[in-house]
Amino acid sequence: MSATVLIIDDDKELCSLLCDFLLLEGFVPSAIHDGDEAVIHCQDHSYDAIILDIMLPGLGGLDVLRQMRQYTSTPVLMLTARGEDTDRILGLELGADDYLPKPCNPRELAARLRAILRRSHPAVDAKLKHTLEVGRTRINASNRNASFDGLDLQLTSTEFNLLLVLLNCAGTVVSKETLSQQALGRSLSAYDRSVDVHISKIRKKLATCGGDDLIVSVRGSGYQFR
Amino acid sequence: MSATVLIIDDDKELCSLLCDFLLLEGFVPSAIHDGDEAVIHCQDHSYDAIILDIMLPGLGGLDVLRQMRQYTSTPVLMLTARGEDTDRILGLELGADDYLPKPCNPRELAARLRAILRRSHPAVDAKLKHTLEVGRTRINASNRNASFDGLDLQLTSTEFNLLLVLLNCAGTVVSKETLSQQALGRSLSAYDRSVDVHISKIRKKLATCGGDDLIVSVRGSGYQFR
DNA sequence: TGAATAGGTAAAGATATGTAAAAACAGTAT
DNA sequence: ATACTGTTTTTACATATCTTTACCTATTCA
Repeated sequence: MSATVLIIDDDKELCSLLCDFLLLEGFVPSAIHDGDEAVIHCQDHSYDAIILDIMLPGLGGLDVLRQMRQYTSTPVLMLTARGEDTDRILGLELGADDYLPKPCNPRELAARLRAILRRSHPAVDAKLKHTLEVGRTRINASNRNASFDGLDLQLTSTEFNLLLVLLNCAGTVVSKETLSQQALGRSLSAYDRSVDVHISKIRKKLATCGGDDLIVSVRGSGYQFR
Repeated sequence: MSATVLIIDDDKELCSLLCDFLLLEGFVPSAIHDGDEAVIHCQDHSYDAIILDIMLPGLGGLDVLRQMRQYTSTPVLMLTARGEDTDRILGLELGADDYLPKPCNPRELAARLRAILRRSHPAVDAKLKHTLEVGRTRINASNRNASFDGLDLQLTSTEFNLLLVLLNCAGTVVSKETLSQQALGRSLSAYDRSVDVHISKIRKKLATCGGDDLIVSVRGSGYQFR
């Protein structure tokens, strides 16, 4: 098997050595020495795996990863400075598939590359179809549609977010603080009635579709779906 | 980018011919002529698809398939003797993705290979064709064409870039900042409405081809293709 | 009972998005 | 150079959405 691998590292000599070695190991390597260029390049070139140095001039390795994760799920192996646990954790959260402290044994690099390639194949079909149904209310997180009895509720963005949180916790009371955090993206401040107003709007829209009394308010605690 | 294919067949001459042909068709083929060897080999080598002859000396094709299905879900196309329905059914039950009577037309083999790749591994199939398809919207990165229901959308360059980013992230919200970075090549500044205007244009063009409400705006966050 | 507090909701104010049209820009032909 | 053409950006205003305000009712508690 010949898997294509892109190396993103500003150290040209290292890239050259690594390319030679990976070629011997059966990979098809190429290299880019600049972060911005790599991000652009990857938009219309596809690789089986990417080796990414965390220390890059200009756009850093983590930024490159973040941007690339916007449009591709190609497995990424990150090269970090030894012992930089923060970077490692951040990288893994941003979607890196493995990391390796630098300088590293090329043989180990090849082995880990093979490992993430093996893993990534089944990982591809991890495409979640996120649709949630509670009673006669249905909500689809991927197309951001909500309906009652099959009738589109025509919720606005924030209303949708709120209903999503409520449905995810259907049956339990959700605090206004949580609702504000999850749906509005900010924490609740004094005299902030936004959540209440939106809940009111959602209730009205549910009612016009025949869904009455689905959202219950629990005085002093928050709101509860059904 | 090409899809790797492993051929497992004891007929070396056939393998050689098939390899040549598949190479021309854009695949990266390799061959193994022995069942046991194939099972071991596949434990630490990954392929995008496998072509498996049901008639193998020693460990037969169905046994090879059974053993391989213990640790991989790589799509398998089986070559059977003409009319052996029993083998066909057994093969499909064991997890084969398609079957083809032998001797077979290599062109048909390539077509069926592409079909099972499309079915079982959309990402690999897209790599083969350099095209991305989401619902009825299709975009081709190499000739920079975008179409809906086969109708050319006649997008301008920037519109194409935007749609490409959105399709690559289909199902998730993409921030205007990202869209500006990826599609316009600059970071978003205050009061910059370019992205919005382009999105508006794309929506209009999609609508004239019958594609309504495909790009949804998420207030305060960005846009999402569904 | 009456004051204090929480929630309901209409309406006003603030902010974000939709989009037509003008202006700026780039490429090509005259 | 100048005019022409298609594209992108900016501008301006319309519309949609969200937040705040204000006033109302309901509940809690002294």
